[in-house]
Amino acid sequence: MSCVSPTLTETIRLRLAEEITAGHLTPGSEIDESALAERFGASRTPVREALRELAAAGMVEITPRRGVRVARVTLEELGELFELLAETEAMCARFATWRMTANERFALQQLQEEFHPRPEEEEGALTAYDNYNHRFHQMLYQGTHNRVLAEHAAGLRQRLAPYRRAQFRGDRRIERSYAEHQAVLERMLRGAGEEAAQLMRAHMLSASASLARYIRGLGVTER
Amino acid sequence: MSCVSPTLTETIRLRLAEEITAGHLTPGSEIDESALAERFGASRTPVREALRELAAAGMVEITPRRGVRVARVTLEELGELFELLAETEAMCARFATWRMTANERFALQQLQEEFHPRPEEEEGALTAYDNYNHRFHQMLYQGTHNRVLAEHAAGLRQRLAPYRRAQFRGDRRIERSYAEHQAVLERMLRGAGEEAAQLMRAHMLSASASLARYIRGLGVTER
DNA sequence: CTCGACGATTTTGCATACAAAAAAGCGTTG
DNA sequence: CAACGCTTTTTTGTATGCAAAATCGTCGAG
Repeated sequence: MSCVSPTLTETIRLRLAEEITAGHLTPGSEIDESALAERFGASRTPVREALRELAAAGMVEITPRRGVRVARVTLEELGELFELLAETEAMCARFATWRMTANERFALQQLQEEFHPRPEEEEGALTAYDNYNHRFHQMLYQGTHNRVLAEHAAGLRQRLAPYRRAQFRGDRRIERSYAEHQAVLERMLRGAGEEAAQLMRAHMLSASASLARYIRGLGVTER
Repeated sequence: MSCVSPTLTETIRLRLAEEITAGHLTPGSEIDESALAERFGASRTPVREALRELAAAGMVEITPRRGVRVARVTLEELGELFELLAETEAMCARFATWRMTANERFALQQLQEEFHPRPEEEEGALTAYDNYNHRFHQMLYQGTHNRVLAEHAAGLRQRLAPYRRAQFRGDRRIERSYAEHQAVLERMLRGAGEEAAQLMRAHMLSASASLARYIRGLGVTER
C-alpha cells in the first residue's frame, strides 16, 4: 500500500476523510477548493481529485458548477444506512463465525476481555470506546475472509462515522454496547452463526435507535 | 440529474463506464490518459478526474505513478464478489417482499410474464435476456424502498458486468435463470420473504458456479 | 546468452493559466 | 421598500506546461 511516495492527492484524500469522520468538517458545510489547496500548500488539481474520490465514497457531495459540501445525510438516508449496515454486519458475524481461524478467534476474545468500559462521564471514555469498538468490528470484517465484503462493510461504517459519537451519548450506551458485543462474541465462539448474526443486527439497530433519540432530542429538522 | 450542461468529466465517466461494462474495454487492459483525452477531444484533466471516480467505484485500478488499467478481478475476488452480491440480493428480496407496493408487485409480475426466454443459440437471445435480467433485479432493488441499499446492490452488480455474458453461456443457463426468477417471484408474491431470500441466494450462487465453470473451461490462470 | 547499468522516451503528478458559469453587489425603477 | 437588470467578483471547469518518476532500449560486462 504505502509505496515510497504517496501522491499528494492520496494524502489530501486521507486527511480530508479523517477530518470528516472526526467531525472537524461538519456535514453540510461548504468546501472551497482554493481554500483547501492553500491550506495544504498544494494546487487545486490534487484537491479536486481527492474530492472526486471522496464523492464516490459518499463522504462529500458535488453539484456541478455549484461546489462541494460535506455530505449531509438526511434522516431518511441515515435510517437506510443503518439498516444496510445492520444487515451487513450481521452477514459479517455469520461468515466470521464459520471462517475465523483459531488465532483470529483468540485475538477477538482477548480484545473483548481486556477492554473495560468506563462510565461515559469520564474524560476520554468515549474515545477509548470508539477505539475498541472500531477494532472489534474491524476484526470481525477480517474474520469473514472475504475482502470485498470487509471493504464494503468498512466503507459503510466510515460513512456513518461523523455521527457515531452521538450514538453513545446518554442511556449508558457504552456499557450496553459492550454487553451486546459480549453476547455476539459468545454465540460466535459457540459456532452459532445465525444467532450471532441476529444479535449483531439487534446491536446495530439499538445503536441506530439511540442515535435517532439523540437527534430528535436536538430537534433537528428533516432537511 | 441531467442539468443543462453535463460536465466533461461526467460525460467521460459515463462513456468509460459503459465501455467497460459492455466489455469494449477488457479487464486488465491498460488505459492511457493522453490517448483517452485525444479520443474524447478533451484534455487530460477531465479524463483523470473521471478515472479517479471510476477507481473509487472499483471499475478501474490506479497504481500511483504506474498508470491505470481496467479492473481485473482475480478468481478469488470474483468469488468474494459473487458471495457478497448473493447475500445482498437475498437481502433485497427479503426487504422487497415486505415492502413492495401493489403497483411494484404488479409491474414485476408483468415483466416476468411478458418475457419469454429464447434458446441461447438464437441471435440476440443473450442480449434480450440481459435486458430483462437487469430490469428484474433493478425492480427488486427499488422494491426495498431503501435507496442506499439499492445503490449498493446496483454498484456491486455493475462491478460484475464485464463478466456477466459469460454467466449465461451453455448449460441452458438462460432458461434456468428465468425459472429461478420465477421461483423467487412466487415466494415474494406469497409474502414468504425468507424463502425468497434463500432462493435468490441460490440463484446468484448458481450463476456464480456457471461462470466459474466457464472460466475454468477457458483455462484462465489464477492471476 | 543473460544480466545489469545507463541514457532516452514516455507517462504520470502537479502547478498554473484561462474561460465560463454562479454568486454577489449595486444602482435603477415600479 | 421590493424587484429587476446590469456589472463585478468569485468559483468552478478545462487546458496547457513542466518536472519527476517509470519504462524502454541500447550497450557492455560477465
